[in-house]
Amino acid sequence: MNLLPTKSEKEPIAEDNIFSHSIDEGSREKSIGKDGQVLKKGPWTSAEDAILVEYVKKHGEGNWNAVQKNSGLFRCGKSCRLRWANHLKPNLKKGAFSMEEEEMIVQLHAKIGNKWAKMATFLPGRTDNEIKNYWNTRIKRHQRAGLPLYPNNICFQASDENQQTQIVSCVAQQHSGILQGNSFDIPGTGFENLNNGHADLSYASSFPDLSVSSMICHEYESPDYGYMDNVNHVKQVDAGCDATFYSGPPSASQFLMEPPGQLTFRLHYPYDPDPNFKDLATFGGEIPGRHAFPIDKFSASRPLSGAVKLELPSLQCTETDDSSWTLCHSTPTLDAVNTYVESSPTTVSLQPEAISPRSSGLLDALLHEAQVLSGSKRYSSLKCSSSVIKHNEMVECSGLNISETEWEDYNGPTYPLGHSAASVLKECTPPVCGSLSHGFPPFKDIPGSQNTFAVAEHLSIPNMEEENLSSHPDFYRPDALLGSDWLEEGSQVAKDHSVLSDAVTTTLLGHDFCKEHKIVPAGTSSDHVRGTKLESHSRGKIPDVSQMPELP
DNA sequence: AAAAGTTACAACCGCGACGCC
DNA sequence: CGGCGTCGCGGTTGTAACTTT
Repeated sequence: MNLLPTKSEKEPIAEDNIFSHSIDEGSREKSIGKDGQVLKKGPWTSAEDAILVEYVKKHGEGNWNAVQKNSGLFRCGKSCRLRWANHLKPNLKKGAFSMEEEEMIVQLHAKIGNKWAKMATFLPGRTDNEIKNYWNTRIKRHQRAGLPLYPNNICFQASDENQQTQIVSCVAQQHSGILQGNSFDIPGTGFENLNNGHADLSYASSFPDLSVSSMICHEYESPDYGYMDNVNHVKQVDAGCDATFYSGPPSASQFLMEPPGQLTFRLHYPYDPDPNFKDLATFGGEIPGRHAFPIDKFSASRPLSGAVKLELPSLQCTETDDSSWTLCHSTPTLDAVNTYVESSPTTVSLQPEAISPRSSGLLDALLHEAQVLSGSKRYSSLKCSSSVIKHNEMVECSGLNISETEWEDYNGPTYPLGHSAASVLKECTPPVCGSLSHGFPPFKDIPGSQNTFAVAEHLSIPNMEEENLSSHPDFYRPDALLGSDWLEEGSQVAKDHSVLSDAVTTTLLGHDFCKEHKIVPAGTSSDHVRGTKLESHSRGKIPDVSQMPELP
């Protein structure tokens, strides 16, 4: 990432000056060790690096506190370890992140939140610190630009390790993956559509085409529905999915973490010569209407003109604030959407502690975006609610104000709860979960929902706390409510049948899930679209996830 | 050209997990 | 079982480099 020489590299000092150098520096540059030694702090010099490298060569990694004793370095063990891990370790990549790496980071962060070390395992040669810095920079950049933290079609799931909170978001372009033996062949999806007419989203084109959904789809072997994912408090519905969910998902513990060596999955991209790729078509990994939203039209997160200094959106839980729903009744809320996706209203099963992201960075970013959006006049009139689920309580939270006028901006047929709302809510941190019944029309009544959208029932997945990757509830993008047909009418992107496969999710979930659950043949879905969607992607150089380190 | 502001990154700090005694 | 040491992770800070005014 950093091609520039380090400070120490730029000003190397003689080895014999190493120690005196530290003493003369400011207070931050030194500390007192346990034995009273003055330990140097601050930037490492090349001489210190050399000493550390030499030491590690001789003694190997570990026992870092011994480094200071045995090597003469006046650095604490912690500092030595950090220096080694982040800069001196062999095979570390330096320089800017590649597009593929950036995509992977986004996907990973969407899935696991601020688990930098875990993310680093997916990015060989990259350190957690590098990734963390990249992400923090990204957050700032996007906040300033008013851009969504995640691409609108990204599936993300962040989990709270303590509260098993999860963030799951489904991308509009969810698709089913292909199950092949014990490995997942995950078609890649492109975010190219995000760039359509939206130069602002410079990042969009670089997102990995990974879809969390693939895993779910695999599991249930129903290619055409959206899948669920835990999104940061927001349930989202996959657009135009023929969704058929089956009850009885295994506990997350069964599939979240495969032992190293057991889990394999691969990414397949349209250009992928892998003969297995044909299976994508076979299983119909695509869903009509996906990628149906040109971001410039549907993204509530799109940059808002003018400076936006706004109050935070009302994120407080308003458990009894039914009024917040009032306006939403005319336009389905995410919660309402959730109702249909997640389960029947009476069978809503949400895990306690389901939501509460701990990723501060994500939280902040999301709040920021929500702030921006809520402050915009465009989003001022319609107050949508989100709900929080905590300890089996359904607590509604007023989330964001989404202006109905937003929908009016869309050229094509629009559905009240379009992408804007989805984006806003998706990225709004406030816990959102399903409150599930507020006059939201049945799917069949939703324009463009003629595709069978079987409601998932009992999708709650127990024991999801393991690895903090729980995936309870399944949040669906409201986009899903947008029927594919009408979307196609108004959106060129709708024809961009991007496939989003989530290698990360697949990785996390592992194949046991598949093995342990009856696969339901895909039957109903939109075969007519499957092939074409896949062909529309031309992403390249996406890393083969199977080659990546598995989650520890 | 200088000041002010911004960005990017290295490094530090605090805390928790884990293992050993 | 508790104390201690080590290690690793995630958050934060400091600052050089860069950009803008």
